[in-house]
Amino acid sequence: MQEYLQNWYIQNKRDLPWRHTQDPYIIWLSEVILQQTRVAQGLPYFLKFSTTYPSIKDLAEAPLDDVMKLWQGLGYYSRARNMHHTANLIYEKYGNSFPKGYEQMIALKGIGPYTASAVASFAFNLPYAVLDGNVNRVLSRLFLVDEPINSSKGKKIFESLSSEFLDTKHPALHNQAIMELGALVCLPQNPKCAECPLSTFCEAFDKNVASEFPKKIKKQKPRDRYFNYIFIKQNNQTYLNQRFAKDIWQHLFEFPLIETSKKEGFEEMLPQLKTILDTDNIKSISCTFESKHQLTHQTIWADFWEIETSIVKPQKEWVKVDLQEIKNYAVPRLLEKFLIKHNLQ
DNA sequence: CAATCGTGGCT
DNA sequence: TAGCCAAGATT
Repeated sequence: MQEYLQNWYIQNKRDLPWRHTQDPYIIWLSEVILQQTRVAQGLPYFLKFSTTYPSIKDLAEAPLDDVMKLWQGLGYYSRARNMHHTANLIYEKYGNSFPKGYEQMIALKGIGPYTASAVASFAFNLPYAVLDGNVNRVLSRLFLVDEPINSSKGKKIFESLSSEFLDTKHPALHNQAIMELGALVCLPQNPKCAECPLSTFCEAFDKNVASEFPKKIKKQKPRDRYFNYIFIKQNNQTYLNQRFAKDIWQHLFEFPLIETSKKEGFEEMLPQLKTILDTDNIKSISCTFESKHQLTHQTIWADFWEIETSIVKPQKEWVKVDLQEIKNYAVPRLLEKFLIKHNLQ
């Protein structure tokens, strides 16, 4: 069966830039960028990163804020922080040589079972089976697995299933092929079973239930949060604050923030704004932008309060920034959309 | 180990 | 439209 899969892959694979190299660093870079990310969204970031940081040394020596700025807009920002941290470790402690075994790789920050298997097989042709969303879907249909892919029991089942299914003689080819099949043919909705090289082996296709697989436990609804950003305009300058808390958008910048438990109006906000700015000298104040920002586990309801003032006693962690310089800081998409609307980007 | 970490495209 | 989901990892 694996031979049918591999022949299909050889004839139908997409021409993607990270498929032209055996350099484990470049493969690692592509895999981290593509975690939970579509190829179309990750591709421009891969091109930027592989050009700006063509070697581990280049990435390791770059300031983290530069790396975050280049990552801006891609989401799941811990990927960028972990990758930068691991690049430093490899460059300084491992003599700039990328680890060549699965166990050594998975010990590194940001490299989990999937990425370790992917780099081990693609770069070194080692016999480790990748298990991602594509592989889960293909296997659940092929073998009609009822157990949800995101249950503890299901994860173990699919782990062993993917290992058994691996063609240990051609690990790299096999892993690429099964993922590509999931991406191009064995689609989540409306799978193209007529084009599938494995349809004659597929139990779900045989029973005409492919679209009902994989089974999945439903997630709970996101919680609401209410962000009140303070856009301080003092001559041609404003203030930014970097997020360090164990929360969303770690290490990104934003305007000073007042988080409230519900949406607040002008009357409720004014005293809080005066307290935080430590001034009564406010020339003008208005809410100039409202935005709903949807994340996986949170719905952010954001209000931007634009304040003109001459006297501001900034909190010590705030950074004073020329309006024209804001664009040099890594910011969440929510803030980027505000900046675009106000011609500051 | 179940919850959490972004963003955008699709239906 | 609101939900699903995409080359997962961490805690």
